[in-house]
Amino acid sequence: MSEKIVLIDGHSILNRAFYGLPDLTNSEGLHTNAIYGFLNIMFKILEEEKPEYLTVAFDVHAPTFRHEMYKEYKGTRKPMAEELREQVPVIKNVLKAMGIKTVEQAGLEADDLLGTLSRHSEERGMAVSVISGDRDLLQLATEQVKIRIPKTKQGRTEVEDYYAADVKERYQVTPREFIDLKALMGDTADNIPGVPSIGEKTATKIIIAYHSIENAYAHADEIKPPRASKALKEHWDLAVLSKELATIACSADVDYDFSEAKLGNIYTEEAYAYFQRLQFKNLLGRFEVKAPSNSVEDHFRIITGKEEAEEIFRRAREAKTAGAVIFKDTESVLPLFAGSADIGGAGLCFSEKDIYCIRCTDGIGKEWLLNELSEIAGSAGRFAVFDLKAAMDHIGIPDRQRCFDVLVAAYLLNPLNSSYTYADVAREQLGLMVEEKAEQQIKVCYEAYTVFAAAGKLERRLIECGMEKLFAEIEMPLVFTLYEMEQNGVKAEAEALKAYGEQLYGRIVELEKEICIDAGESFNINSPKQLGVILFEKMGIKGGKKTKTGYSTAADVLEKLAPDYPIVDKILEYRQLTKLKSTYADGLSNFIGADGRIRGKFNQTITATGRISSTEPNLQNIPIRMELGRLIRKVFVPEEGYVFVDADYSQIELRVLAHCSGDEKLIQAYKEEADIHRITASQVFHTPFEEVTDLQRRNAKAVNFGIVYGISSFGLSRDLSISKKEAAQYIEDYFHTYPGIKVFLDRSVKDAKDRGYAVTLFGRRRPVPELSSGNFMQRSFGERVAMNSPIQGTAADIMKIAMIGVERRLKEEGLKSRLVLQVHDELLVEAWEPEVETVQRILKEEMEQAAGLSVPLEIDMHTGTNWYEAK
DNA sequence: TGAGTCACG
DNA sequence: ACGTACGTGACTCAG
Repeated sequence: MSEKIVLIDGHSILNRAFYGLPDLTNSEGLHTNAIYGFLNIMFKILEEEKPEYLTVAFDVHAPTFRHEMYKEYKGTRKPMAEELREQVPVIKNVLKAMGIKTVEQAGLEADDLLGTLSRHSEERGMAVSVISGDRDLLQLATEQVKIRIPKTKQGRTEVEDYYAADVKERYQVTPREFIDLKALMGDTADNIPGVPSIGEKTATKIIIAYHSIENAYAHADEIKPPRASKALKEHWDLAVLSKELATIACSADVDYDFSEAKLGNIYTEEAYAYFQRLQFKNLLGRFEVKAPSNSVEDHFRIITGKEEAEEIFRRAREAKTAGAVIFKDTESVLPLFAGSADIGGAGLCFSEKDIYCIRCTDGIGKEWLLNELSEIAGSAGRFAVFDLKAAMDHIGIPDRQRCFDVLVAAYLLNPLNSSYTYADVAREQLGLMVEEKAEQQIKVCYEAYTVFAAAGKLERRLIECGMEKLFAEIEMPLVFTLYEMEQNGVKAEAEALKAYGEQLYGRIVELEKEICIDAGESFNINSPKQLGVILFEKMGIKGGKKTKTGYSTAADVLEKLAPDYPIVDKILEYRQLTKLKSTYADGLSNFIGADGRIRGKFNQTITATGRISSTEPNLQNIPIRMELGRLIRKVFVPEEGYVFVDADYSQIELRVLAHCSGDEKLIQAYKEEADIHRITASQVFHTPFEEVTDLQRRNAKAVNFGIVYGISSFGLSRDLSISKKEAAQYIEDYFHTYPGIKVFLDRSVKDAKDRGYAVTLFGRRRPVPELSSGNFMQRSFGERVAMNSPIQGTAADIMKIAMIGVERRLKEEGLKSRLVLQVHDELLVEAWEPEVETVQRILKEEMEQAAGLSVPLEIDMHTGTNWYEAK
């Protein structure tokens, strides 16, 4: 069998990866999506082809797309996106580190290098695969040269292969004729002009008949559609230029040594370091991990005997730090009973040499094991664990002072990750790679060791970043508060919810009928695609179209049409009702437990800004703005003998802004008056306080919101339905009134740019890699984030402090009342009736005293027999 | 699985 | 000229 060479069109594949993947950056702020995509495509190809030789070709000048000279001639050449440009030298270095040959040569485009190398390779009797996203390369296809075009379809990469015969089948012309085909039909993507008014079909016919443009020109008078005949004669110069542009050189003078392209082991240490730095977690698994001489694995031990386990736990109780993990019993089929029935054992590590996987056996019962673990949690110097809140379901509530949650620490150090795993922590903190296929016991030992060893490292990093207080005094105590809140749950009346759902359903059916009658056919109103076609095509409604997939049918678009079309109003109502039914009436019902309570999760390691998130179900987005939806809150009720006490901060984010900016006027405003939006209106519009109109107040309120979100005139103009110019004027007036705000927001952006992250009053960080983007939109986004994160994040910090305080006070004062929900600036307490006044006092004190700002923190508080009343 | 939509702060 | 407000999660459709 002949030897095989793979030739890759470097820029083309990078380009394809860049536009096909979402923006990725590593922690240095370097953009990495094109590199990542390139490597994935390359690995896929290498695995399929297993070639002996590999070479990647680049253009010399980074921003070169094909046919630069034509683009320059037309003056339409666009510079390469900065985020892509910066990745080009990096991929070259990565390839170099992998020992992969790259070629680039002044005066030659990558295409010409590929063309020439593929001919040379073919002449040496090799099988050739050329990888490119560019169809122009199809002219290189022969019986030995295969052109491979990767396509990203829904995340999966599929490759289209073309030998000469495949080109002929697909385009009805030979690879050589393909050049002439392009010359006639042109290619806007490649900036080949082609001959005006000759499209793909005509061009194909002509080339099938005459095989080349020269021959076609010679027989121009015979060419069938007279239009094409005329065009060819008139624009012959364009055809010639196009052919020249479309032709790839195959016998250029290229300096190339095949021996350098011989493929060796690409998984080198240098490459590993690069992949690590680029944070390509998925790709690191490809490297064979060299076991260090003093491998931690040497100290892994599997424990199945009770006596041995007892001795280990005895020693663990005396250790300075112990790390523990609990693992599920994957051997057993689905557990018959929920709860702890699926515990298979535990991992335990309390020194570099004491790393154990303790399995549940006849001797080691689940109860005993979990009990031993909870003892450690109460006695060890430090108890390290990954996801303490989840672990507490099994081991109970450990000594708060001693706990170190590795998950929470990892989140604080980089809140942007979409998930946090043992493997991530092991790799990032300890440089350990765990094989995915490792046996369960080995993995368990690694996890226990990771938790043990990473705790110290993470703690040091937290100190370096000035987040040790945030961690120890806010985040760790909050784990317990959130655990309590999750355990408490909130009572919801299933019957009432069902009745509400049925009531909605009646109206939904009515609307459905009417809408289909109006539309003249029955269709799925829930499908934006079908709805768009009905409204904008069948009914011919004139409305802007948006989105990649079709017409936008979003509420704000439809609302503009509503006055003219009764169907639109019905659709909006239908949307509203089905939303209420599916998400809330039906959705919440599924979460009501046997005791009538919903126990959702409150997540501490999700948001970029430090807020808590709520899932399964989301209890932070229960309707309130519209009355019909707001009624759902009536099904949330306190237990017999209890009432709800609801307290929410009044404009906490604006108050945080007032404090952080130190703007005298805004601080003064908060010290004097309650209605901040009216004051703002009065000052910005130079109107006496009493004479501020509703419109002025509304505008001022929108500006206040805008400031918090990272103001832009466009956003404000859309929100207020005014011109961009007017919005800009509002903003200018606002900044003129509160000059401290402007200074603060500018400083927030500058600081974030200098440091690479935004930071809250309590030291919480949020990286903002977008700030260094060359893309205007991305960078602008980064600037808004840099303005918003410190404000939203500080408000979140304050609320967390308040929650911890409230929970502590409830416990300290021996109350039965309990915290049940947090909705960002609001706390809901289920208060035992005799304790209501105490609870109110606690809420007021803890929330208002949570932070000592230069403006007072105020709350609004209500009581009620359901959430609707209490809010 | 991603896009579109919409519920909340 | 570029085209957007900040932060979330759930449900539905369609490929």
